[in-house]
Amino acid sequence: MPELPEVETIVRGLRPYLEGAELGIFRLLFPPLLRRVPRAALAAFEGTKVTSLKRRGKMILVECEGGRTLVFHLMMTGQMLIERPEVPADKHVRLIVPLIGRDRELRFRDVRKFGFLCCLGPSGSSPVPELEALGPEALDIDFRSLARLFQGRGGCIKGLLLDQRAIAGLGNIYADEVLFRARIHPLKRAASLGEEELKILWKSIRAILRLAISRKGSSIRDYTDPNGDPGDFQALHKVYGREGGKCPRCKAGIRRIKVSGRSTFYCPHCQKKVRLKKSMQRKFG
DNA sequence: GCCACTGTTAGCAT
DNA sequence: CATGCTAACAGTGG
Repeated sequence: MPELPEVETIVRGLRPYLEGAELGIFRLLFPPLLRRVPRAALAAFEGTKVTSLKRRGKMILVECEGGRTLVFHLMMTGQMLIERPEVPADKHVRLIVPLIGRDRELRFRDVRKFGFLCCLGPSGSSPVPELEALGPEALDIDFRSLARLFQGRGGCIKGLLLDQRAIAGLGNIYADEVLFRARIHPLKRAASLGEEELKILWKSIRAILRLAISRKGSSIRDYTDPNGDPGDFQALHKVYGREGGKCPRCKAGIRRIKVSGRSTFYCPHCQKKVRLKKSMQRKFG
């Protein structure tokens, strides 16, 4: 479900409720949600106030007094919800954290149970490998660093875009949308991209992610923000989920293939593995 | 009912 | 080391 634009939307939606709020007693309804730290570690957060909310890749960081941080990953179907305590929680709610004096509680809801929570101790003493392994933020990386990423890579470009250790934040939907905008075939070898293609790719990553954030993300299935509101960027998807539909640029039929085990949508006319020179494009394009 | 599919990623095999 | 496939889980739709 949530990629960078959705997680960014969630973090922005949570801030007014969480920042400055005191956390109550954690109700961990599905203990395996908590990874690598003992359940007792949560007690250190109870009675402390949230100082700030941040996003790193697709993870949500809830920083608290005392230098401790809660790290949430929503994986496929995780949701962060703000509800009044009297609203009944359904069976997919895995964690409830009361927000003292605000008549609200934070709920982590996750149908498929892939999501996780772990915590950073005071001054970040306990390392969170999932966090440390992340590459540069997709919206922060400068062009030269991106170009360097592609040097000497054996795999295809989509595989690289999905690799969070290389670049953090893109997932299946936005990788396809970025590649369509950049007119690059998803199976093209990463190392074979020229300087010009890399530049278009870099610009496309920024353009697509920024636009998606402004539309509050894509809601395909379950995704909603903390208030339960969906995003509407899905209406602007040019290729993702549009197999058999027409390319908005050239009217060719959009195709669907598997890349790194993921459904991948692209326009066979606009996105070629081998790029024709401009003069040849006029002839054959 | 059964099978295929789903927005993520860790872990394992190659 | 790098790259590729599968499992972890629950629900939905054909």
